[in-house]
Amino acid sequence: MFLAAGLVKLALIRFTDCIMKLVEVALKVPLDRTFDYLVEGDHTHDILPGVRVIVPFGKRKLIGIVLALKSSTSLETEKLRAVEAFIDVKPIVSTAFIHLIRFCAKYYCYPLGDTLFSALPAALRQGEPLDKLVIHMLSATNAPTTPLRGKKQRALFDYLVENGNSPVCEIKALGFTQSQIDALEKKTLLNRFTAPSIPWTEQLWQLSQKPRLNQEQATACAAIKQSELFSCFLLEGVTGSGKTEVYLHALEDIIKTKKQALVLVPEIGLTPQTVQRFKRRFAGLPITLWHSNLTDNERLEVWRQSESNEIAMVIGTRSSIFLPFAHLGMIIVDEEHDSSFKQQEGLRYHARDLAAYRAAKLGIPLILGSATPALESLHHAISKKYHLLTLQHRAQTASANQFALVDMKGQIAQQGFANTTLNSMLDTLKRGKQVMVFLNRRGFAPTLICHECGWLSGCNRCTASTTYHKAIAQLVCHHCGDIRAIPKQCPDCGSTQIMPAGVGTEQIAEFFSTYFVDYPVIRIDRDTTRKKGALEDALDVIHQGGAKLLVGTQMLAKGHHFPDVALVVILDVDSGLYSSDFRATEHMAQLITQVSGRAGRSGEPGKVILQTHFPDHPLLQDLVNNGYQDFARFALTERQEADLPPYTYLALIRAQGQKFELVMQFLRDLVPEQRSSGIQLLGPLPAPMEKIAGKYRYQLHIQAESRSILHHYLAQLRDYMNTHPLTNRVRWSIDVDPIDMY
DNA sequence: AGCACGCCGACT
DNA sequence: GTCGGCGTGCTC
Repeated sequence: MFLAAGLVKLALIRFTDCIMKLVEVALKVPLDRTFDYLVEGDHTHDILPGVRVIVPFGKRKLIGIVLALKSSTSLETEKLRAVEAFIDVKPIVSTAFIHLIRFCAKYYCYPLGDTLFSALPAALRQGEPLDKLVIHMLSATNAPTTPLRGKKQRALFDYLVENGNSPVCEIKALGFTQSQIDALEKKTLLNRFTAPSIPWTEQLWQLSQKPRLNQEQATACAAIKQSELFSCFLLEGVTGSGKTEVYLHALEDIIKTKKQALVLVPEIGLTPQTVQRFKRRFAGLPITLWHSNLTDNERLEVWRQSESNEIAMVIGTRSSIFLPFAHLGMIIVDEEHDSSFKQQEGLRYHARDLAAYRAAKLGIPLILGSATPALESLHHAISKKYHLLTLQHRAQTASANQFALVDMKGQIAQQGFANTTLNSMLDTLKRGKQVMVFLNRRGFAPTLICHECGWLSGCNRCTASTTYHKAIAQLVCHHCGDIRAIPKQCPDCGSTQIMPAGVGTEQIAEFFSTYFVDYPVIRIDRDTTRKKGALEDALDVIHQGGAKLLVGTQMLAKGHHFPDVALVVILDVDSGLYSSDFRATEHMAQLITQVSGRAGRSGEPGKVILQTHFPDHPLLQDLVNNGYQDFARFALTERQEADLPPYTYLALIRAQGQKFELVMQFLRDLVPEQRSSGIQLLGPLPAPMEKIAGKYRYQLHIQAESRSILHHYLAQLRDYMNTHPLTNRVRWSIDVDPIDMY
C-alpha cells in the first residue's frame, strides 16, 4: 500500500513536469497575493474557477477559492504544494463575481484574498455547502380554539391563513421572529415543511393597484424605461415627492422582463413599513431582506436564493451589493448620500460606487435616489455622466417648510434653548401638534467640569471627554466604550463642586418633563433603543400621539414619517459649519434637510428652527433660503475652487499605534523628498480623534488630479508600506474616497 | 493573520 | 535548569 502510494507520487511528479495542472487560490490572509497549488489525482478535469478547496498553508489547513486555472507558475516547482481536497463540484461564485472582487481589491487597495472573503457570507467562508435545494416553508393549520392573545402571533397566523404556504425567510422578512413561529408551532397552529425550490419566474404573483403618477414622476419613469444598457439616473426628489413610487414603477418594468432587482437602503432605513409597501405592490413575489441582523444561516439562504434565481428582489443594506444574482436587471440605491453605504473598517468599499461598477458591467440601469444627493453624485449628474431626474412637488403638502434661524449670540439659553425657541415650541404644543428636537449628542452632558479649578472629565485612553449619563450615574467614553464611576471630588483640586457641562439628549428630555409639564416626552437615541424592538415601540408611541415632544439624535432623522410633527428644532448646527472635515457642511445640510423633511407632511407647512451663532454664514443662508438643491450647487463651486473632491481624488493613509513617535516616523517615511506630479501630500496630520483606546492615530492625505494618478501612486505606496520595518508596530490602512476623516 | 523559531528574565 | 515573554520571518 505504502509502496503503491510512493509509486503514484513518483509518476505524478513526472507528469507535472510536462503539463502542470495548477490552480491560483485566494486565501484569507492579509497578503496581497494569491497562491498557486498543484492539482493531483482524479481532480485533473472539471475544475472550474470559483470552487472552494482545502490547501496546506504553512502548518495550517485553509479554505481557499480557486480564482483561475493555469499551467505554469513563476515559482520553483519544489515550492509548490498540492490541493488537499475540493469542497465544491459546482463553483460557488461566478467568474463575473471574481472580476468584481478583483476590481474591488484593486480599487480599495485591499488584499485580494481578504476582499473575496469579506464579500462572502460567513457560512461559505467556513466551508458550508451551498447546494441545499429545499426551502423551509410554513403553513397555517386549523383555526385556534381559543383566540390568540399574542398580537404578533395572531398577525402571523392571519398572514399564513391569507397567503397560504409561505417560506420562512419571507415570514422573517415581514418582521416576524423565530420565537413567534415556535410559539404557534407549539400550539399546533402551523406546520413546518420543506419544498423544492423553484425559480421565482415560475411562481404566481400579481401587481396590486398602483397610484396615478404625477407629471414629474411619469417623466422620470419614462426616462428610466427607455434606457437601454447601462445608464445611471440620479433621482433628486424632495422629501415626500414620491421617489418610492418611481422605484416601484421602475421595478415593475424590470420584474416583467423576468430579471431580478436589488434595492440598497441605508442601515437604519430598513423598516418593516418599507418592506410591506414593496410586498403589497408585488403580491406573492419573493422579496427578501438582507441586513446585519441576519444569522449566518439566513445569509447563506439569501445568497443561495439570489444565485439560483429563487428570489426576484432583495432589499438590503451595504453588503447586499455582493449578492450573486443570477439575472440582475436593476439596482436602486435609496438615500444614496447616506454614509452608511461606506464601510468604515477592513475593506472600505462604498456600496453605491460598487453598484455603479456592477450595473455598468452588466449593462443594466442604476437609480440613485435622494432628497439630498451627495455632491459626488450631483457632480456626475451636472457633467451629464448621470441622467438627472428631478421631483420638486410634494405629493401631500402645498408648500415647503419655513426655516427660522435663531441667533444665539448673547442669548441666555436654558439647557441650550433660546427663549424664542421655547416659545415657538409651546405654541406648537398648544395647537395639539408634536415637536421634534434634534441634537447629535446622547447622554446627559458631554462632560463634567470642576467649578473651582476647571478640571474636565476625560477618557484616559482617548483624546475625548467622557459623557455624563445620569440615568446610569456613570461616565461613558463614546469612543472606546470605557465606563467609570462619577468622582465625588475633583481629581485635581479635591473640590466637591463637580457639575455637568453642556447638553445631551438625556438632559433635554429631563428638562422638557419639567418645563413642558403637560406634554409627554419621548427620547430616541442609541441608549433608549438598544433593546430589540425598542425603536419600533417608540415609533408606535409617537404615531399614536402618546408623546408630544420627541427628542433624539440622527436616528430620528432617517426615513420615519411623523405626520403630526409641526415644528423641528435643530440645536447644534454650528458644529458642522467650521470643521476640519471639508465634508462637514455637506453632511450638515443633508441632515438639516432630512430632519426638516420630517415636519409638516400632513397638510400644513412645517416650521424648522435652527439655532446658530453664525446666522449670516453664506452656506447656511443659501440652504435656508434656497433649499438643498441650490446649496449643493453652490457648495460644488466651493469644492472646485478649493481643489477638493469631486474635482480631485482623495485617499487617506491611516496609521495607529501605541507609540506616538513610531506612528509619526512611519508616516513621515512615506513622504518622499521630491514630489510626484499630479499628487499632493498633506501630513502627517492628527486624526480628529487623536487618541482612541490608547492608540495614537495619525493620517496622510493624498490628493490627486486624476483617479489613475492616485491609484498608480497608492500601488507604489502600498509596496513600500508592506516592506516597512515598522509595519508590525504601526497598524496602517488605506482609505480610498474617504467620507469621514476620523 | 497565524504559527513557528529564537533568544533573554523569574520560577518549580 | 525550564516556562514564557514577544520580536521577526514565512506561508504556494
